[in-house]
Amino acid sequence: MRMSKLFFQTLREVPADADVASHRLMLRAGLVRQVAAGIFDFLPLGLRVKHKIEQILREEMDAIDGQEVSLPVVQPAELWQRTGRWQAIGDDLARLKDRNGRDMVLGMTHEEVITEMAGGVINSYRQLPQMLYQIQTKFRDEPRPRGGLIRVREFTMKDAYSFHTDFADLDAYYPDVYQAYFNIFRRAGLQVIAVESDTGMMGGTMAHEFMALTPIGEDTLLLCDGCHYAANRQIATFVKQAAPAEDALPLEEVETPHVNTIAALAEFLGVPESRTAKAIFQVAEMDGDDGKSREQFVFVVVRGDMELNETKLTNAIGARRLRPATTDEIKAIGAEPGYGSPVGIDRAKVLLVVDDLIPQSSNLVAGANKEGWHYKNVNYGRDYTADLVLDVVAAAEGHGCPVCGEPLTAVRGVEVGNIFKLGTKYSEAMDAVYLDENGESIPMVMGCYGIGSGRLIASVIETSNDENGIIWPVSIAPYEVHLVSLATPKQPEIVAKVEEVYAALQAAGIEVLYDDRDERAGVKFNDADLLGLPLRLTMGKRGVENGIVEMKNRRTGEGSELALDAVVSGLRAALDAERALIAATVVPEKMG
RNA sequence: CGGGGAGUAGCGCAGUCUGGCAGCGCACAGCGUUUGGGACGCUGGGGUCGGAGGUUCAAAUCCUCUCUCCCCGACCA
Repeated sequence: MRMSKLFFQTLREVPADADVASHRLMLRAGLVRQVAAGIFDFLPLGLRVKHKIEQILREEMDAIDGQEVSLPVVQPAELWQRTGRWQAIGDDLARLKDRNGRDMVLGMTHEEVITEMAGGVINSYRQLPQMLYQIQTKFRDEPRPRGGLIRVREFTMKDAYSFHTDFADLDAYYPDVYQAYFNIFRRAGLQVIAVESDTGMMGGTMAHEFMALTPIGEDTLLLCDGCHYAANRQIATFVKQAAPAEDALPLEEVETPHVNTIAALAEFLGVPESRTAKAIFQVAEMDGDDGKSREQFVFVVVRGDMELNETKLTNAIGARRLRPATTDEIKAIGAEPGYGSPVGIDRAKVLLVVDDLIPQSSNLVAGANKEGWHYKNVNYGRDYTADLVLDVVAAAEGHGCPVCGEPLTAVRGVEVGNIFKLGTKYSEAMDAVYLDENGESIPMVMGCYGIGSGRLIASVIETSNDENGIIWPVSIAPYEVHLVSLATPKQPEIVAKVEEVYAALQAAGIEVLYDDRDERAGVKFNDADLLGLPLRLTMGKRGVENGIVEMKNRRTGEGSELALDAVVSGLRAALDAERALIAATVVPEKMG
């Protein structure tokens, strides 16, 4: 491709709206443009990268017996009503009406429509298992898109769905997908780790997320160096250190004026935060009897030095979602913000959930539900009992690994892929059944597997760039080679030589971006660094007269010289070396 | 949804407080000189100052309403 004809523009100055590196670089390099919050154009260079990633996705999905299909973006609401997600999902699901007033949705994921399709096509156990995938537009009306292509509203996703006769077959297949995902990210030049994750609204029994580690990541991960335990903070567990048991002392009211935080309380009374109990007030949206939702006040007690993990709480009580309670709501159940405790509240109005560390902790300091007062020596069992006692607190850096006990490390990551064992949630709802050997009707067992291609691109750039621009892995670079001509219009014989090389590279099947623009050398070199193609060839009067083409590796910065009559072979060798490097990053990953 | 910030040419910004011809740099076009790491000179094109309403002789500037975008949080299949 000749840059003089390319539809693109590089920007010297950074658009003010972008403060994430990948976003800035994608805008500056002319890969994408933003149309609205979380909605982007892809320009030719950006689209080439996207296509290359999607080709990798296809190859790896095909390698595990996937078959590509295409499902609609606009879907009838009726499908979503059958699984209950029409009600269960909030404003993230974009809804519209067709001309007849029928409710429709923009597909944010495709479980409903593919399960309906699979149910229609698959009748017999002889047709199972099946792995179907598509590379399709999704629309999720996210409350806050951010970070360029990191979190967007409209995006392209490779979503795959497998259908099995039973759980054993899914369990046997799931590691294949797990491995395929590592292959995909390796081929795209992205280092990832897999962590256990929450199944969330998808339902299901097991899930993994594939995380690119970067400080701009939105998820917090807890990793153990000792044993390779790795989990999203949303579900991470840890070894809880119970305080030594003590004899229960008498409940005692103490005056604590203007002490309405745990830190202030601990300091005021001279006790460690671990000897206090923290009250958290939430309102949960729960499934009601009539298919409508109802609100439930949830009173949570955790030890003062712990944080509530809202995902764990949501899952524990089966809530659709949680929100913090308002001051009025807190007072209505007989509690006092800042001085809350489960002692003396109106138990009929609340669901009382207590972290499992609390019953093991004696003589805690807790609120007295009275402004300016706390109780000392609050003991679970004697002073109050809960509706639920279970793990609802968040793991944090330094906590003990639940597997081996070593301290956990917290890091940030971007979720670039996820895999779920869905089970029969959707097949039952959509009546996607098959007949087994005995002629019995059985719901198919499903798995689902997603990778967002745009977020993958952004993650690669995020982890592979320098102060001059992007550094593309050769596998997904928009072009393999940047041919920079320094010949001026007054040097027609040099121009002719460059054109010859350009033609030879094209004839050799090498993807070459040819900077034939009438620009100064500095402009061309800077644009080449910004665009970040793996190899740069420079041809100018100086080299050509000596029969030399200069080659520079974008990744290493190393320069070398190729003989003018052996450019193609020299370049091929260099490209092969880059490809070999990516292949060599294979880290055999075992699921578990 | 809560908190903070910002909308003036394709991009980066000044001008707004204190109302008085809509500016600067980059980019773009023409001509000339240049030509191996973001050249120089001259000339030129490009604006509903986010939108609507109001105040005023006069509004980018003051007032009211509104839309959009960014960041933090909440949320996130």
